[in-house]
Amino acid sequence: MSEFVTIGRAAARAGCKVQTVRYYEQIGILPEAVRTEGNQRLYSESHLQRLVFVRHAREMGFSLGAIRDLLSLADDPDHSCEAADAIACEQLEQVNRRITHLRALKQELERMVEQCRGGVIADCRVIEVLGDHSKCADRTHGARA
Amino acid sequence: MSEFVTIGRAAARAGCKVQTVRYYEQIGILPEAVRTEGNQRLYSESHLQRLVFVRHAREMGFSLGAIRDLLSLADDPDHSCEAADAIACEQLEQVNRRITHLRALKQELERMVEQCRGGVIADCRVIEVLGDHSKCADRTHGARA
DNA sequence: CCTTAAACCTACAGTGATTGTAGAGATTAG
DNA sequence: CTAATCTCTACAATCACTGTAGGTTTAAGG
Repeated sequence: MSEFVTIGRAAARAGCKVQTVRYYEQIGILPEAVRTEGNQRLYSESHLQRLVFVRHAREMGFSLGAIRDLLSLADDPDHSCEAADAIACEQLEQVNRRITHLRALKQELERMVEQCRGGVIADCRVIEVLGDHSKCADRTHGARA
Repeated sequence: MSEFVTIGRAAARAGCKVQTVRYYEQIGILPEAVRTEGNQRLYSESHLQRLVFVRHAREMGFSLGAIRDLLSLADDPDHSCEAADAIACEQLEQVNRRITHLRALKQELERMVEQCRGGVIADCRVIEVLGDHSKCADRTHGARA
C-alpha cells in the first residue's frame, strides 16, 4: 500500500511550487526521491512529512540553514532538545526584533501619510520626510531597532 | 563653495556601503556622478540629498521600484501629492500586514518554545509542531500528542 | 621626492530562496 | 490514438545588495 505521489501532488500538499520541491532536493534539504521507469519523482509518506516540515518552518520564518539544523536534530530522537529549543528561541527573538522595527516604521509612515493630504509635491511631507532624517519622529530615542 | 565629497564619505553619510552607492548609479536610481581627473566619483550636496532620500526610504521598507517612482514625483514639485501619498499608504498597509503576520508567528513560536523545556528530541514540541500543521495554535486549545 | 597605505576604479560572481523559461519526454483521460 | 496535462533537465532571472580580484589614484609621512 505504498502511497507514492507525484511531485505535483506533493507540492500541492505542502503548499508550494513544484520547482521549490526540486530545489530542496537539489540543495540537500530533501533526500533524492524514488523515480518511475519514466524518470519521474515519487514521494512516500515520510518524504511528504519532511517536505511539510520544511514548508511549515519556512512559513514560520526559519531560514533553510536553520531548517537544515532542525532536520538533522530531528533525525536523532535521543539527542537533547536543547539545540532545537535554541534555534526556536533565536527565531523568536528575530521575530520580536522585526516587530519592534516595523512598529517604528508604521508610526513614521502614519505620520507621513497623515500630514500629506492633498497639496502639491513641493509641500509633500512624504517626500520631505524621506529626504531629511531630522524630520523623523524620534530616531535618536529608542536607540535599539 | 562646491563641497564635493568622495564616494566613501557619501556612503558614510548615507549609512551604506560604497558598493551600494555605485549600484544605485548603475541601475539609474542615482544620476552619474562627476569625476576627478583620476576618474573617481565626486558627489555634490544635491547628489547626497538624493542618496540620503533613497537610503531613508529603503530603511522604511520601500522597494527600489517604489523609490524610483517617489523620486520622479519629487522631481516635479508642481505635481499633485496624490501619487506619493498612495505609495506611502501602500507601504503602510504592507507594514501592517507584516506586523499581523509576525504577531501570529510570535505566538506560535512562543508556544513551541514554552512547551519545549529540556527533554529529548523524541518529545520535542519544536520539532513536533513544525512537522504537523494540525498542532498549530489555532486548532490546539486542548490537543496533545 | 618617494613610498606606503588607504581609498578608489571596473567587472564580475555570489547570496537566499525561490520563480520562470525552453524544449524535451512521460502519463493519463477520453 | 491523441490531446492535454504533467514532469524532466538545465539554465536564467528576481531583489537588493555584498564580496572579490586586480588594478589605479590620492593623501600623508619621512
